Amino acid sequence: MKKSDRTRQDILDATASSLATAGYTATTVKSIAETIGMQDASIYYHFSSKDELVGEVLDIGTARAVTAVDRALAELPDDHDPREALRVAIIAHAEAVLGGGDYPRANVRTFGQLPPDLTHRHRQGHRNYGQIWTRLIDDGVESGVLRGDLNRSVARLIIIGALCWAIEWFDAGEEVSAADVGEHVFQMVVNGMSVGQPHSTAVSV
Amino acid sequence: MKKSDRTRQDILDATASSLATAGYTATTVKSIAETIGMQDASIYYHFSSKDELVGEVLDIGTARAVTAVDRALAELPDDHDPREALRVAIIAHAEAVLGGGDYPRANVRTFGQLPPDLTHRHRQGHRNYGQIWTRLIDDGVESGVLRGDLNRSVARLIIIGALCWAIEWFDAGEEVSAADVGEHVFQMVVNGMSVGQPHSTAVSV
DNA sequence: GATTAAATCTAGTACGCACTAGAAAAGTCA
DNA sequence: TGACTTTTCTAGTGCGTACTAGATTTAATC
Repeated sequence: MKKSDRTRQDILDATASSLATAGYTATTVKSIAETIGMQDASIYYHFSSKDELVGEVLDIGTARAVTAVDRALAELPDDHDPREALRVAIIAHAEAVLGGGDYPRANVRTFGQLPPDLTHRHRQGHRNYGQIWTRLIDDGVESGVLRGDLNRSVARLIIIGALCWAIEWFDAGEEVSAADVGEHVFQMVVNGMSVGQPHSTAVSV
Repeated sequence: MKKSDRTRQDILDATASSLATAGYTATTVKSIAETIGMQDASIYYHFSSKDELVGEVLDIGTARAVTAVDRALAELPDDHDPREALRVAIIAHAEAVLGGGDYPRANVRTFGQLPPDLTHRHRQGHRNYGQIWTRLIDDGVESGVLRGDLNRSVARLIIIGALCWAIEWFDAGEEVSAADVGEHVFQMVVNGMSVGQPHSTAVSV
C-alpha cells in the first residue's frame, strides 16, 4: 500500500514537470515513464488514462495557487487598504506561478493546448480562482479607492493575463524575481506608469 | 500560374483559421485539406512540410500586427504626448489580435505550443515586434511623463502579456469590443486603477 | 519459507500523423 | 483538336501515439 502511493506521486511530479516545460503534446506517457525509470505500460496501473493523470496535475496546480493567494490574504491586518489586498494577492500569484513548483506552472503553461474535455475541467478551476479576484476588485471599487469607470471583469482578466503570460518570458535565472514581476504588475495596474496627472479622460464600457 | 496562387492562398487561410481556433496540434494537414475540399497529399504540391506552411502563416501574422501598430502611430500629430502613442499602439494591437483576421490570432494563440524550430522563428518575430514597444516606453520615460523607477523591459512584457492573454478569454460576440479591451489595458497600465494618491512607494528593480 | 497480493514488464494492437510515388485529371496554348 | 504542363488524386509507407493482455517479478503476510 505504501509503494503504490510513492510511485503515484513520482508519476504526478514527473508529469507536472514535463507539462510545465514541454507542454501537453510533448508530454507523452512514454517520456513520463522514462523520467522515473519505468515502462510506459506501468503508468496505467496507477492512472486509467493520460488525461486523467494530466487532469489531476492541473487540479493540484489550481489548488496550490488558490492556497498561496488565500494564505497571503489571511495575513493582512483587519483594517487593510483594499489596494494592499490586491497587491498581496498579485505577488502571491506571481510567486506561485513563476517561482513556485511545477504544478501551478503546468496549469498555466498548458492552458489553451488541452483537448476539449480537459479544457472544460481546466476552465472550471479558473472560474473559481477568478472569484477571489472579483471580490478583491469589488472591495476596492465599493470602498472608493479603485476607479468605478472600468469594467471589473475585464480589469480582472487583464491582471490575471499579465501574470499568466509572464510564464512565457520569465527566466528564473535573471535578476528579476517572481515577486518583482508581481510588484511591477501591481504598480502598473493600480498606480499606473504615468507621472502626475492621468493622461486622458475616463472611459465607460 | 494563377490557379496555383489561389489555392496556395486558400491553404494559408484555412491554416490560419485552424491555428487560431484549434491550436497547433489539432491543426492537421488532413483537416486543412478537408476545409478547402482537397486531399491531404495535394497540400504538399504547394508546401514542402506542415511546419513550412505554419511558419509562413505565423510570419504573415506578425507582419500584420506590426503594420497595424505602425500605421496607427504614423497618424499621430508630431507633438503628441508619448502616452498617447502608447495608447494608440495598445488599441491597434488589441484590434489586430482580437478583432482582426486569423493570422495575428494564430500567431498569439499558438505561442508556446510549437515545436522547437518554429518556436525559434516565432520568437525572432516577437523580438522585432518588441522593439516598437521598447521605443514607446523609452520615449515616455525620457520625456518625463512615465515613471522611471520601473524596469522597462518588464513593463513592456507585462503590457504585451495582458494583451496577448486576452485572446484566451475575449469573446467577439460580447458587448466588450477589441478596442475596449485595448482602452482598458491602457487606462490600467498608464493611469492605474487607483483613485487619487498612489497606494505605496516607488520600487526599484 | 510458502502463499497470496501488489506492482511492473514484455509484447503487442489499433490508430492518426506527416509525408511519398506515381497515376490521373484539369488546365493551357499552338 | 492535340501536345504539353500544371495541378490533384489514389494508394500507400513508416513512425509515434495511447492503450491492452497476460506473463513475471517484487513485496507483504502468515
